[in-house]
Amino acid sequence: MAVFSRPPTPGSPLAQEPCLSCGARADSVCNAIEDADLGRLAAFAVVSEVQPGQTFIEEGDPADSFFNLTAGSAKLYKLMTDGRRQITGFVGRGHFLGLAVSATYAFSAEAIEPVRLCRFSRVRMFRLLGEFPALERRLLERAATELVAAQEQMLLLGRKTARERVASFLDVLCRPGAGPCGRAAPVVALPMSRSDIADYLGLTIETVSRTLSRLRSEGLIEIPSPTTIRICDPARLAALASG
Amino acid sequence: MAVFSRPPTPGSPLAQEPCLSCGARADSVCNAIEDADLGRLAAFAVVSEVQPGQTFIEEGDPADSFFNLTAGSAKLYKLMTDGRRQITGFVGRGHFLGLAVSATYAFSAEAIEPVRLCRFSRVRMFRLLGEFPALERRLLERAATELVAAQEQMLLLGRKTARERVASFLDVLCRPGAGPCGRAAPVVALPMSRSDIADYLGLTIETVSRTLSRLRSEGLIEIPSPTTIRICDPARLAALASG
DNA sequence: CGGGCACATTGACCTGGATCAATGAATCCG
DNA sequence: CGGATTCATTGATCCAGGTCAATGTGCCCG
Repeated sequence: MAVFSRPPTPGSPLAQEPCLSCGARADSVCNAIEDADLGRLAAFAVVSEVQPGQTFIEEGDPADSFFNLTAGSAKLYKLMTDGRRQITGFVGRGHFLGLAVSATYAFSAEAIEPVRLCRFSRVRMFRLLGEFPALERRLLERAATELVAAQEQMLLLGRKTARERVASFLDVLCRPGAGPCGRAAPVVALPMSRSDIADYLGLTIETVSRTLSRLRSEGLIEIPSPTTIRICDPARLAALASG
Repeated sequence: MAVFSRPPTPGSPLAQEPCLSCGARADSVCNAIEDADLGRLAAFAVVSEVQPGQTFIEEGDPADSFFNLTAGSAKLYKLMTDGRRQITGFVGRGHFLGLAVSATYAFSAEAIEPVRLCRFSRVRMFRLLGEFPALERRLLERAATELVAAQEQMLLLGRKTARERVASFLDVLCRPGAGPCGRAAPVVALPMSRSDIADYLGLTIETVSRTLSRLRSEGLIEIPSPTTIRICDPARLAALASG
């Protein structure tokens, strides 16, 4: 799995360098830690890369690592024995993963785009949390934010129509500063397949495809390529998303 | 809303008493705090009671309080403008509520059974978290546990059949030590209405009722009263729940 | 450059659960 | 104690989205 990995070098004067220059720092819980203390963080992290399609967390495996995604994107999912799958979220740069209380992971994680991640062992992670209260506070904030998102997703899965689900999905994707959203018709990249979208929205591939086609025929969106969608009418899409 | 409330009395020698003798303490994050420090906690808490049917958190309202449920049970839910409702969880004694990062609550909460709760203002809660790292750790654990439950619920809502959803619901209810589960056929109390169950499982009242009737006709459960269900065959129910 | 392969789209039909509509069954009062 | 009200159950019908099947549409590699 680990294509590239760097053993900790605690004594080095440049020990904090990898974290200091990390492009994901601003998006990550790591920014709770002062520059001067970054060496401590860097000493505990093991960096690795994961290629698309590769699984780096397996549901049911011993949960002995925490991960911080520093590049790329991944999907989190749960499987039923007969193969039914629910994708519980897509995660990108800066996302923290694996905060399990139980002894095993409750979900699997698979790279969609080439992923780079920092891995921390369970014990080291807890040691860091003890040392840096600000880090723990940041994690708590993240967890709370994710809970809110999870509740929103439950509403979507339990009560929204296919049309509303797809609209909600696109609405969320084009909302945060994710991409050049500068008041022109926002274009969203879809790194995931139709199958992933379907398993995220609790639908089938066919329904996702049909619904997107219909939204296009109504002039709400354009689909230059299967992995790119231009939102022509964000306001109407948002209205659709909420019923 | 607050039928009964007690102003803080920091100086009193008995200041920690209400927390010390609190029946919910063992089930709550409060047990992260030493007996000697309970006065601090008690000084910040405002106790209140809420009757069934009363809402004590309103989605969209300013999120300026945190709550700790010390008795009774409540439902958490999100509403759509046209009245569609998704219940995101049922909570009982010891449950912590209102950990919002955003300025407003992301869900509403309504009592099912008479509820007693401790309310902490936002600023006081954060002050407590700063004073008692163990409390913050406990909250983080709780949040992680809830995230795992939320993911499980997403699987249920996105991919399970009505039969599997109802079976899962009963399975979870009879699993934890909630009630005299002593190896005899466990009996679960359902304080919530069929309508609540339906909105929790992403189904209609009718489907819930029909599914329960079918499970009964198959000898898996008995329904002595609408609010009581006896699980005759927990193993088969669990198998059903997971597909 | 063309055959093969994986993914996406589109169409035709079917079904699980929703909707609509009575009919119990329990609780509350007057 | 009886009418009203609310909640749960059961039945009849309908339809959104699933299933099955065929047809694009790239893209990779020989």
